Formats: sequence, structure tokens, C-alpha cells
Amino acid sequence: MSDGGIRILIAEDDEAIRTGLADALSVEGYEVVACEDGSIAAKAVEDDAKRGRLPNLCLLDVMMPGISGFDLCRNIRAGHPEIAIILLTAKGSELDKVLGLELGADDYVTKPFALAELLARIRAVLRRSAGSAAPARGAASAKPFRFGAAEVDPVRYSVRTPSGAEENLTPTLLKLIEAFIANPGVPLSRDSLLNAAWGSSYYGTTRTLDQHVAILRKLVEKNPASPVHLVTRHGIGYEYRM
Amino acid sequence: MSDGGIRILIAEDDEAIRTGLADALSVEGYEVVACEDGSIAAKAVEDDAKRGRLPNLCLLDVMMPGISGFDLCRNIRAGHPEIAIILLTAKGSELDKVLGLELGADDYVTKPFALAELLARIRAVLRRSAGSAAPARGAASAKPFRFGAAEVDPVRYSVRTPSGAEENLTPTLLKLIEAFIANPGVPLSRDSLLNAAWGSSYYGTTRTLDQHVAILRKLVEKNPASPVHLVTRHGIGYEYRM
DNA sequence: TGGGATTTTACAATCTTTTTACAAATGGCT
DNA sequence: AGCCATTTGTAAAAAGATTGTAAAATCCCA
Repeated sequence: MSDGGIRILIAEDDEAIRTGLADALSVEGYEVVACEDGSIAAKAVEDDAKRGRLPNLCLLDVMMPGISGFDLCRNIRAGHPEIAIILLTAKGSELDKVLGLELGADDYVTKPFALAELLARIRAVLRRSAGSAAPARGAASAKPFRFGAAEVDPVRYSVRTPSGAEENLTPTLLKLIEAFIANPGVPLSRDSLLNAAWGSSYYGTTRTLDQHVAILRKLVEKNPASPVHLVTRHGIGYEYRM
Repeated sequence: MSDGGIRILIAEDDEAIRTGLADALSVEGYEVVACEDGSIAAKAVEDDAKRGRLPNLCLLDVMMPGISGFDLCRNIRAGHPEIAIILLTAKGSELDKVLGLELGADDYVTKPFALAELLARIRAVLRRSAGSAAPARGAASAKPFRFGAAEVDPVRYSVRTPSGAEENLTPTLLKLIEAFIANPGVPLSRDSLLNAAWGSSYYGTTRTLDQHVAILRKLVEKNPASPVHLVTRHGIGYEYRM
């Protein structure tokens, strides 16, 4: 289960380039893991895998002492085909290999590169997984479901309220709904709800959640003033009851 | 069709690319025939024809000594219209020719390309040609259709606006319209709209899309300032409503 | 080189999310 | 029961992020 953020792993032995990239990508809002050689990167990927927080994309320098970017690319592809890969390569024979062998990298950039170009390619590679003209919310199987006294359509980001009105859902509200629907009949702590809907690196206050629950109640309760489905468990958290 | 397997013919003179492609496609489970120039490829197709095992799809490099991919494409289309064709081309004038001439290729990919993208396009092309014998070619649904408060004529690349004026559509706008019309009532993410209208290897920013939506609104909304048909879903994307 | 199409830029406008502030409710305690 | 500290409800303000769009810059073909 990933956070909201996009995670990028860098494997690059040249420190100047590595830290430069890391800084630039952080500024762009990506979560960055920078590794100074291939084996460290390989290890980082495996560690991340165990914690279920795989990088979304890896930037691999082709020329590195020890495990090369080529090998790393193959390894990562073999074990985690869902991770996107961009190779950083010098012009010349190195580039030929990239083009010829096509190791399964999604793209490559030849050094020296302009930062703007790399950023553009990163965006493009990350975008490809979105598929063409598919609903914003993947999973065509995401069928509408009942939530409290309302009907939620996750593909359309909409809810039919008990009064029959059709209202739009914001992304945050939908995530919150999904957190509740996954655990009916169980009181959920504010922390775990924040974690589920906002991600583990959320630093806001807990009142944010209360506010959103209030909004949700207005949408899915017949009588929001005395909630039946989104119940307060004083001192514990909130509980969803079908 | 023939056996169970899908048969792909490659015509590409660069050995590195040819064998790389052949390997990659084999791994994907396709049956591959790799040819190093146009005349060998032409011969291979004819031999296959005699044995009743035509390729389902041909990947043709445009720049080849001897018979070019252009000629090959025309020949194959003439003799075996059921074979799908994807052209491999460099950017620039080569690409212009592909777009301009009525070669009848099902798709094209500009070199250098990412393997992932080519595979995606292969799947898409095969899906289309397998789907129905209906000619999914160029002018698929050539009939004018209603879009928002306007009437779009895809053949003439024109739109009759709500005010009754006849305006020209650019290719980009038309593709965007088609992406919307395929998913009414569902919010589409900026990413998937970019993929649909600009292609998956587009490196521009997402604001380009916003700009085009604004242009579209001026064409198809009665009151572009408060759109009814091309609706913004804040934080999600855009949604087309009939 | 000219003219349209496309893309980027920059700033304003809009919408969502978060925080704040205070009222109300709860539950432990005597 | 009554008191009090704590927790929760919620309107409204503030902060933050996203989107609208005109205008400038760039691209691209004829």
C-alpha cells in the first residue's frame, strides 16, 4: 500500500549528479531514495519490497562499479515488472546496447542531459501506466456500492445521497470511504484512518479527519445529526456500520 | 485464424534492433519471423501466404536498403489487407510521410522507442484487428456526431458551434473529442487524456491539456465560462457529459 | 519567411483541505 | 447527581493546491 506520493530510486555513483538529481526530484515533490552503487540499489529495492513500498520508478546509471545499470535493470524487471525504469547512459557504444538489447527499460536519457528533459521523461513514463482514455480511477471492476444510506460510484467519484441527489466526491472523501468500507463493524482509530486515507507521512492534525467525517455524514446519513452508519466511538475513533 | 499463436514479422536492417525486438517479442509469447531487408520480408510474406500461415502483424522499418518500409507496407496491404502493420520511423520528415501518405498502416512508432510502448501498441493493434472485421482504419466512425452543444464532423475536421458557425478542428482537438466521447459521464484523468490524444511518449506538461480543453469549451459550450458538457473535476480530471 | 497550431508562461480565479475557535457531548470521578 | 477534564461537532477563516486563460514563445510546414 503506497502513500499518496511517488517514489523514485536513483542509482548513480557520481556524487554530484546523484545529489543534484535527488534535490531536483524532491523539489518536484517526488519521494527520493538515492543509492551510490548497484548493489545498494538492489538491496534498497528488496527492502522496499518487504515493506510494500516499492519505488514507482528507478533511474539507473548504466556505468557503475559493481552491478551495472544493465544488470540492475534486468534484475528489477524480473522481480518487479511494475517498476518503471529509465537508464542514464553515455552516448556511443553504451547507447547502442540500450537501443539494441532493449533490456526492458521504459526510456533512457543520454548524458549529459538537461534536467528539464529528464523531468519530462519521468512524467511521461509515469503517465504511461495510466492507460489511454481509461477512467481516472483504474479498475473497471470498481462497481458502485452501498455506503450507509447512500450509493457510492467510485469510478465516477460520485455519491447518490439518501435524498436522491447526486453529489461529487473529492479524492480525499473517496479514500476515506474506502478505508471505512474495508472494515465494517470495527472501530477504527483516528491514526489508522489518517494512515489509510492520507498516507503514512501525513503530518496534519487529527481534527482534519473529524472535519471530513462531518462532511461524509452529511452525504451518507439520513439524519447527519444522529449518525447511524458513521458512529463515533468516544475515545477510540470511528466505526462504520452498514 | 491459423494456429493458436500470433505471428509477427519484423523487417529491420539494423541487427541490434532486429534481434533485440525478436527476443523481446518471443519472450512475450509471439511467434517471430525476423528479416533483414525489405525484399526478404516480401518473400517471407509470400511464402507464408502459400502455406496459409500469414503473419498477423508486420513491424516494418521505414528506412531500409532496397525495398523501403513504405513500399513494403503498400505491397502487403494490397495483397493481404488483413495483416496489421506498424511502421518504425525516425522523427521528422520520415514521420511526416507516414502521416501524410495514405499507406494504410495501423500505427507507427518513432525511433528511438521504448520497448514497453511498442508492446502496448502491438497489443492495441492486434486487439483491434481481432475484434471485428469492421475496418477500424482511418475513418472509423466517419459520421458526424453531437458533442456537447455542437456537431462534429470527423471526416471534414470541422465543428458546427452552438451559434451555428462552422469552425475547423485541428487533429489534436479531434483526438481529444474522441477520447471524451468514448467515456461519457466518467471523469478522465489528465494523464489518460494526454495518452489518448497526444500518445504515451509525449513529453509535454499537463497544462497543455488544460489549454486545449479551454479551446474546446469555446467551440462546444453554449456558455464557455460555465461549462455544462466539459466539466472540471477538481483534483481528478475532466468529465464529458452529453 | 509567414501564418497557423501548439506549447509554455504567468498570474488570477476557484476549489479543496486544513486549521482555528468555540460550543456541545462524554465519561470518569467524588 | 454534579463537576471537570477531555474529546468531539462544526462553522468559518486561512492556507494550500489546482485550474482558467490571455498572451508570449516556440514549433512546423508550405
